[in-house]
Amino acid sequence: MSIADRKAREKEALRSLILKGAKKLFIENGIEKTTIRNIADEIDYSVGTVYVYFKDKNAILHDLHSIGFQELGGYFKELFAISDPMERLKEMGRVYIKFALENQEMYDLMFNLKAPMEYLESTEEGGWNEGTATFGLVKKTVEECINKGHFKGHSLEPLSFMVWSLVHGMCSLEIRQRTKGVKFTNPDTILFDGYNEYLKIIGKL
Amino acid sequence: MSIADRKAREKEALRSLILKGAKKLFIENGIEKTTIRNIADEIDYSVGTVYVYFKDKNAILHDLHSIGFQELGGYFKELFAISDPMERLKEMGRVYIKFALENQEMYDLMFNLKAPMEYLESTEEGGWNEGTATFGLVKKTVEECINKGHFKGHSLEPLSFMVWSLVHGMCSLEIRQRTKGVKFTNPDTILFDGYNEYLKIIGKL
DNA sequence: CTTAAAAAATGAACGGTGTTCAAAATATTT
DNA sequence: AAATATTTTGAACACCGTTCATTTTTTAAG
Repeated sequence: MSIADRKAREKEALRSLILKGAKKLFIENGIEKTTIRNIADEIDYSVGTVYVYFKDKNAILHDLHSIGFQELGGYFKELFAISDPMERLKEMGRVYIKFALENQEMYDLMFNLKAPMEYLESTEEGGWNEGTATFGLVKKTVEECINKGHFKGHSLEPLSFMVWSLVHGMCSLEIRQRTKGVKFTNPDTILFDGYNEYLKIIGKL
Repeated sequence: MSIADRKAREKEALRSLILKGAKKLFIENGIEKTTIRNIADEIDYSVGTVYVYFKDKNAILHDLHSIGFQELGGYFKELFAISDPMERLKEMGRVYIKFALENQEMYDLMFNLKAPMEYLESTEEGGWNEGTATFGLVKKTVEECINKGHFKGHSLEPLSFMVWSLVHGMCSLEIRQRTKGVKFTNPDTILFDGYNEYLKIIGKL
């Protein structure tokens, strides 16, 4: 099956090429300003070819969103080298914010754009596996904190959701230009200043 | 100047009619799926007329975003009937979440969409007055809390930003379908469950 | 009233978008 | 070398935001 194998490999290679080209343009020019024609041009293929490998634009956006989660998930898994769950939770938030700020278009795609979720609805897969898995790592860490005696009187899932919302909210307001609008005294550090307030609070719980 | 006055009033009336039609369609069909042609059809005018009263689509979105802030600001100002600042702060979050859930498209426009911010950049106004004023009400309340001896060791602006981010994050994840993806034990109440975890925490500070 | 000037409303046309699909080009098999 | 299967193509479609010469309506002047 050598030829069939090679064909399969070539097919996969072109799929990756399209995703790579799309990611490059997304980062360079923003997702909104990137068109299928741009992507086709970037990799020297025709528009039609893109549609052979992807059902529609949402499919490209979804696959790229998954790639983003692979990356963020990788960083999160490294954090499990930190054995103290409270320390790990604190660092997790920092890593999350850093990732969001350094990969704004990808973050937007992962947590804000409707496209990846619309894609999920159009297929009959389970749910949002990427989000569920990554949120699972937060929950797991919070659970360990609780088991160590922290967060007395709190429930695991709502508390984890609150933590996620807190960091997501900060990143989202920043990326969607709402922090730039409200003129903070220290606009450049407001994200980490805000996060430090949160750290002070949970440090006592 | 009776005629000139009437003309001015008619002009303003048509402006409002366009905004009203746009808002209706946004709520009915979503902002993304609403076109200028839809809006023109809705109010029985031609596309061209819409462009006589608004520079472009961003201008419509910006004006509607301002209307949203007027509404939310109204609710916030009512809250100042509550004299205890900590109670007011807690209630403010609840009102914020309630507003977001009941006016999802408007909330998205106010805090997520790039259009209103792009409009601000295209004009030479000061900044994001709507956001600044509304965030000011949060800051003012947090300040009163601090003056009453709460939030020892915390800084006003970063702490206020943290509070805003927390509620915004929850609303944003919900509206952008990220809570639906991650299957919570109680998906219908996760927003208020998460908010209650936050209330438990600040209740002690 | 009639007519000239001003103001308001129009919608065809332009360049762009995502998407489709018959045709062409290329690769494989016979 | 011919027949078949696969891959690639790009013109064409319906729709988008936007423009602007033209038409319609309103106001002012004779």
